[in-house]
Amino acid sequence: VDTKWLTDDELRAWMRLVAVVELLPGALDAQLRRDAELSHYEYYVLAILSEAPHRTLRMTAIASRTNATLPRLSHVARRLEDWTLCQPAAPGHVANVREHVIDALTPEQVEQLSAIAATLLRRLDPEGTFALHAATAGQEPTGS
Amino acid sequence: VDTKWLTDDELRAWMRLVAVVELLPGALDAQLRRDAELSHYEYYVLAILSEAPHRTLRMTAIASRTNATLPRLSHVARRLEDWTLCQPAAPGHVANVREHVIDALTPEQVEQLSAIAATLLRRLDPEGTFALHAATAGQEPTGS
DNA sequence: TAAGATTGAGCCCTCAATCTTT
DNA sequence: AAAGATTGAGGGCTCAATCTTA
Repeated sequence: VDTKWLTDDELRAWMRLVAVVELLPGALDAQLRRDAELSHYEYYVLAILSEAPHRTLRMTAIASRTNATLPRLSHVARRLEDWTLCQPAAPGHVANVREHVIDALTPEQVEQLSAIAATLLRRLDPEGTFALHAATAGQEPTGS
Repeated sequence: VDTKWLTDDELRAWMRLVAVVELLPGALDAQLRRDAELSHYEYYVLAILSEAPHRTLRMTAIASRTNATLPRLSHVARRLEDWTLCQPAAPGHVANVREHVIDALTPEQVEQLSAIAATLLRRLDPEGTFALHAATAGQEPTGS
């Protein structure tokens, strides 16, 4: 219906991206839910926490780094109660990431994907609040 | 926490992809919600319907093409009640897609993205139920 | 009776209002 | 009082059970 304004190639690329964006979260959630009773978001929160200086971070900081609202994070915190976990879930999660993404692509494609995603992030998240902490779009050697 | 099993380059690519997957749906929803009071999923359903022979499709067919469960689609259908719409929302939506994705990339990157996404979809959706209808991952000239 | 479709309970997220702390 | 954080109502999605139709 809206195909008139994109070329065939552009439309195909777009629809495939939409499909990936729809399906990937489910694939991540399914594995973690099955093996660790964690949603991908919960896992991500724990992973970020585990990298923090004293396993401690302001709710505000976690929220922005994970692109979540404060209430969402607060609810998640209440449900999890005891944080800990996460570490044992890592190997399975990484294997899943390998299987669905990294190992499916050639090394060149991984680099291409990295560059493409970095470009998109500059528009989706100009402030860089979400992604910048984990993977800077530029190349400065952050001191932390 | 799980960085030991991915190279730095792979990890960076992965984290950027995760960020895109987290942020893109919100960007699509925000524009459509604002300009057409439609979620991206609802828009997508209407777009698929509008391309169908007689504006008609089995719920089962729509559900699989949109990667939704039948109950989800059923609930959406109840809320929308009168289908129609969608056509007027298309230009704004396409402009948004251009701004956030297509125009941000070089033509080469659009092709790379297309190939990468096609590869990922073979693992995320082996049956091709979701994406195959809209954009075949391979290159066979499907008869339909 | 098997495929197609809807319903309702439960869970999670969003938004606005409300504490709480510095 | 302003920043940090929690709470509760409302709405969408999932899952299982149910209804409907060929």
